[in-house]
Amino acid sequence: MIEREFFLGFIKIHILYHASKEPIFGVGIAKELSRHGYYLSPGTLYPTLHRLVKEGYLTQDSKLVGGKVRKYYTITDSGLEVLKQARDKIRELVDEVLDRR
Amino acid sequence: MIEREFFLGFIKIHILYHASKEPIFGVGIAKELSRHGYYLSPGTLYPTLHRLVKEGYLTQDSKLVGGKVRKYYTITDSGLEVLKQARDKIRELVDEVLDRR
DNA sequence: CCTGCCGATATTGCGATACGATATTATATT
DNA sequence: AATATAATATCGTATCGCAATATCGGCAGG
Repeated sequence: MIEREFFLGFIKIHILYHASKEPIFGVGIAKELSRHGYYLSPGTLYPTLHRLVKEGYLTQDSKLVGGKVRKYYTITDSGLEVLKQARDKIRELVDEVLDRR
Repeated sequence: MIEREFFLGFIKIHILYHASKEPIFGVGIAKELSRHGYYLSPGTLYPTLHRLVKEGYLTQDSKLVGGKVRKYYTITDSGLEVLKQARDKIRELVDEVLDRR
């Protein structure tokens, strides 16, 4: 896919956004993203989630669902802060790129 | 800087957008981007421009300006196509992340 | 003129990232 | 017990990001 270089940040913002609405988990968010036409292979998805945890934007906690461990991710204050910044940048991008000025 | 991971794609879209309005060159686009609070060091800017050329989104041609060679970049049809896709994705991002539904 | 500065582009080197492929773990189905 | 399915994890390689550094040609000021 050609798009990746331009839209990978979009995907990460989506992840933060969904995590701000409710706890998310790997496969769940992958399906959610695919509804928007974004596809992340496990080799990208999991390292990304882990990095977002390491950087303090998400927290992780394990839950047993149907006998299987599932890792849920929830947004942190720091993550909400980045999401707020993202909203501002998106508005700016809209004003600029969509010619609304 | 935290933002980079999320917003680098934004920067590239800005570059394509400006290149669609008029030919751009390295230092010029760097200044333009800084008006939006985006800063690209030469080590990022030039490889990025070259890659966009290699991938067929921009074309490069040299011009003499004040006795010095300056490399101007112009958008290609393929670049315009990505820009169109970007507009759609941005609208989608706005609808989703800015809670306008 | 020459020395240093400025505008502009290029390159190097290393650490971080992206991602397909593969593995792992556990339950459910046949 | 074999197969499928759900979910997460990891490995290896290629690519990217970026600060630092280099280059190159004008243009002062002295």
